[in-house]
Amino acid sequence: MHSTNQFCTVCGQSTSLFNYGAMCCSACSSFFRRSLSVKTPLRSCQNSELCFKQYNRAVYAECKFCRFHKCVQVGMLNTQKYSDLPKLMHELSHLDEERKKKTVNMTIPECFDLSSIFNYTSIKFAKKSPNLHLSSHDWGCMHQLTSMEFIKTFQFIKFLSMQDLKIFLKRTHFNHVLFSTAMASFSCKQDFMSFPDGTDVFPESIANVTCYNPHFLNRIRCKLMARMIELNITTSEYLLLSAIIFCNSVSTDLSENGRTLINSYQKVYGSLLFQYCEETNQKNGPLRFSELLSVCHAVAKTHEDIKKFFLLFQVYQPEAQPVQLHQDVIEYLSM
Amino acid sequence: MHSTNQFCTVCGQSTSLFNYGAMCCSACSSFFRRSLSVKTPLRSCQNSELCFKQYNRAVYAECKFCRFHKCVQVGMLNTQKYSDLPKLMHELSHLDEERKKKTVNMTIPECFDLSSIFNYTSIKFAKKSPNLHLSSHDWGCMHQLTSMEFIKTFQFIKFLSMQDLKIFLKRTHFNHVLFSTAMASFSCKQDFMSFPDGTDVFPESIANVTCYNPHFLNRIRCKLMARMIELNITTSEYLLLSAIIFCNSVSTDLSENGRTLINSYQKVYGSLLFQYCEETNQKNGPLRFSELLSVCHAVAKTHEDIKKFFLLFQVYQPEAQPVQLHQDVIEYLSM
DNA sequence: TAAAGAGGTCACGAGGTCAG
DNA sequence: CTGACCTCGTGACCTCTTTA
Ligand SMILES: [Zn+2]
Ligand SMILES: [Zn+2]
Ligand SMILES: [Zn+2]
Ligand SMILES: [Zn+2]
Repeated sequence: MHSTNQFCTVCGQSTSLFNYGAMCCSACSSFFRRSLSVKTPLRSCQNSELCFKQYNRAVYAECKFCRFHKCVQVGMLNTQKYSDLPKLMHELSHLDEERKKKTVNMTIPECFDLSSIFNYTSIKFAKKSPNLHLSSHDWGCMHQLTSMEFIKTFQFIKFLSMQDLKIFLKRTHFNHVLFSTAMASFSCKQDFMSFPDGTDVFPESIANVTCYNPHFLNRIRCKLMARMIELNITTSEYLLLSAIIFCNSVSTDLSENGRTLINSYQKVYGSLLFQYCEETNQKNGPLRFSELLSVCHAVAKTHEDIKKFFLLFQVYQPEAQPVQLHQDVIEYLSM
Repeated sequence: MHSTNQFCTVCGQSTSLFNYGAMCCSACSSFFRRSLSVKTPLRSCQNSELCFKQYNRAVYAECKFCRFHKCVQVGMLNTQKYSDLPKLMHELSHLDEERKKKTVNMTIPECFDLSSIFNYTSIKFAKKSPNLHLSSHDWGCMHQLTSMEFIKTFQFIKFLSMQDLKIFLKRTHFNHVLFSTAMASFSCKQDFMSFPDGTDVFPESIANVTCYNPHFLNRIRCKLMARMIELNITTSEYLLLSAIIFCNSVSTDLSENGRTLINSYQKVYGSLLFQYCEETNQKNGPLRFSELLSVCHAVAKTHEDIKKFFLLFQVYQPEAQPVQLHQDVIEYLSM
């Protein structure tokens, strides 16, 4: 018996095994494996997510939520899944295609369940009649919903608490809207952002007044695009960057467990992108990687600018606020 | 640390080892060894056989199919097996005896699983009643099946993808039928090809019409035979040539991996035959070797002629097409 | 007799199964 | 749902054979 004085980093049991990237006993390894494969979200903790803080190695079995997040905290990861880059790229690509299709072909149904937006469940859309013309507000609203739908298909979402999920989606989905809209425009060889049918990203009513600085508006339309054109970003890079971008908002509003979880996935997608850059660009891989990461900042900058614009829009044109079909959705999103 | 700046030609790991004919690390060497000994075919690639093309050094969980074919590509080979000529000749001889026995004593069973023909599994035959007389079509059909069965017993078959296996068998089996039929006739001291019981290789019905050029028919029956008689080919030479002949069809329909694999085995059997010729004929070895290789062309030429004959047969005698017991097999083979 | 290389051995980690 | 137990592919390490 050469019990190597090693202990499970999750429950403290004596063990010598290394599973899923951390020292852990076979029980915790099995638990982690099961948690990954289960489809339903984790039942939330009844003890303020403190089970492993208060009673470190004792009553772990009682709360799955805390046990799982302890696993994440000590570095456990679905190592197999995230080491098969080609398969992962294929999956990401499929998910993004679905998102694009929904954005273009679907619309918000008459009876829309607002609660499904920030819930674990998927958002139910309705088929759009092909001759329906969407306003800038309509497009924006659909983009927000399909981006959230996209984000919610990621595996780690089911491990966030209900509250964290809502905070996370609200904080991060608009960055994804911006980046995916920019990528769609980039694919159409445009040098300015627009919605898929060419509709401007700003409401038409801004033409009625002259108080917006045209440079400011064009900066929003073009700055992020210019960076993407400069880098000539590829679809694979875009897909991995998407994940990095929406995992980027480590808001302090999130619980510690939520932050740790999202951070760990940001790291995963970061190293996948790094790996991809190295394989694709050899020597110049690291340079390419850091250039691509700068796109995150460009996205964030444009997001700031858009926030400023909507502030001005409310001040200059309070009468032009969206009064159309889905005002309620917009209000719900800004709650 | 005398890390010799050398890298595994398969995975890129630093190594100084030379195994199975290539610079490769102990891991890849173990992998190759295991792959050779495993009985089941390789599970096919899920990434269009590009795992080692796109991401050369494969730091992620790579697929076994691509890893094995990368091994083949860099020149890895079961060197021990293919350096023991006497043992190899014994095995080849045994396999060919089995094939001959099946051709003479077996027949196609009532319930025949057509899908087994182009599959990795062996073809199930039924015992033939000794007084059953076979037509030329029946004999041809059995020869085709037993030749494919023979080809499928070779070790490298299990490394072909399902698709490549089918293409390979269809492209190459008829050359083996011709060569083995000719060899059987040669062993009976005939100077013309016939089936084992003396049945002519052409359907009896050709006697009903006079439109075939008798020189053309006799060229098919005798030309290849004449070359074999001239060279007085031995059984050992025949066995090695068989393998060279059926590895000779590097069809462009095959995947790159399939072509590389078959090419490498053709080279192996080629150098084995060369070695055999040198051992048996001393100084005249190289001459004998090139003479034997010319038989490949004679086989190919006769194959061309037979194709022409079947074209004529369909035109001249459409009513005499094989309507016997195993029409379905013939149709399946020509699909 | 020493180095190279073929092939055997085995602990490890991933993942599946099943009684409790 | 849990965790003990099982199977299987992996690769480090070892032993045996060959050869210069
Ligand atoms: Zn544990
Ligand atoms: Zn808890
Ligand atoms: Zn290697
Ligand atoms: Zn592959």
